[in-house]
Amino acid sequence: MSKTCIRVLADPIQIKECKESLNRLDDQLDQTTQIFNLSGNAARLKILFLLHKEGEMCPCDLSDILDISVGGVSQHLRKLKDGKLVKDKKVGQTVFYSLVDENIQVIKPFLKSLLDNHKKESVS
Amino acid sequence: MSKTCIRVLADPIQIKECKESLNRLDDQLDQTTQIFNLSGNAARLKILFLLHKEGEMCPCDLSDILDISVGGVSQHLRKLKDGKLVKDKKVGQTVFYSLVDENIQVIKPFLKSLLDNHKKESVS
DNA sequence: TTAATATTTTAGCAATTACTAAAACGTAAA
DNA sequence: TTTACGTTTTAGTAATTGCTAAAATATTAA
Repeated sequence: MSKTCIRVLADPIQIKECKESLNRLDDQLDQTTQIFNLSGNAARLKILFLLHKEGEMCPCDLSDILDISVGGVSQHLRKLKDGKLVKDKKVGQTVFYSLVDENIQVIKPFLKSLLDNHKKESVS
Repeated sequence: MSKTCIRVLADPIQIKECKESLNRLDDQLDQTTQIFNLSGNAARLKILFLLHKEGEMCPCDLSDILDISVGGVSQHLRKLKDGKLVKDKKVGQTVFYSLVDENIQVIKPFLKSLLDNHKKESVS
């Protein structure tokens, strides 16, 4: 860094405004970065899709479906839970995970369209 | 892996169906994983937001706004370009980057609402 | 109680990430 | 030409990721 590389033709007002915008939106940007980051992993996106499709699932079944060790699945689920995208419910010795609807609004449209595509393909 | 951990209570039909769904949607899942992955980084999400807000920007200005070295910005832009989320246009010695609209449909609603929130906050 | 099942946590690993500084590359101006 | 500017690429780094195997935890059944 340090060497300030500002173009001769740069518009200082535009740049200042952009910096202010980012500052003001900082919280929202961080929050959404986190949601996209959690969803931007093949295993986790599949988990989110499956929870959307099936309602709820347990680590063991997910492990079988995704072909990842149960421990690995559990770690993904913990991340998703830390990010408040999923919640869990214990029934006997098995734990059922499901989506936290209000916190996945950003990716919900995608999950829906994926499911629709899936159904369409099933028909044909 | 290897040790097949299938619950005694598991529904083999449900599991089989889920595996088939994932197989069928494989391409779409991969594609969207990549978009979310590209967007799930603080610097890149800010770049996408700024390109949406301003129309086009060059690496040098982005470097100043984001407080990241020009080289670092260039690397983010290359990733976004490889993922076809942005395109570039050379004018003299400066390169202007802008969004590829048809390829950011998944995250567009978010960018729009961010910008709306920004404008609302500006008023108050 | 003991044994089996389902999950979580831990330790360890190879691969990837995001960054910087510096070198290399183009383009424009003196 | 030489110099400056804007960008990209490279080399190197510390930190993070995603996975496994194994240990630890908790619940249920024998």
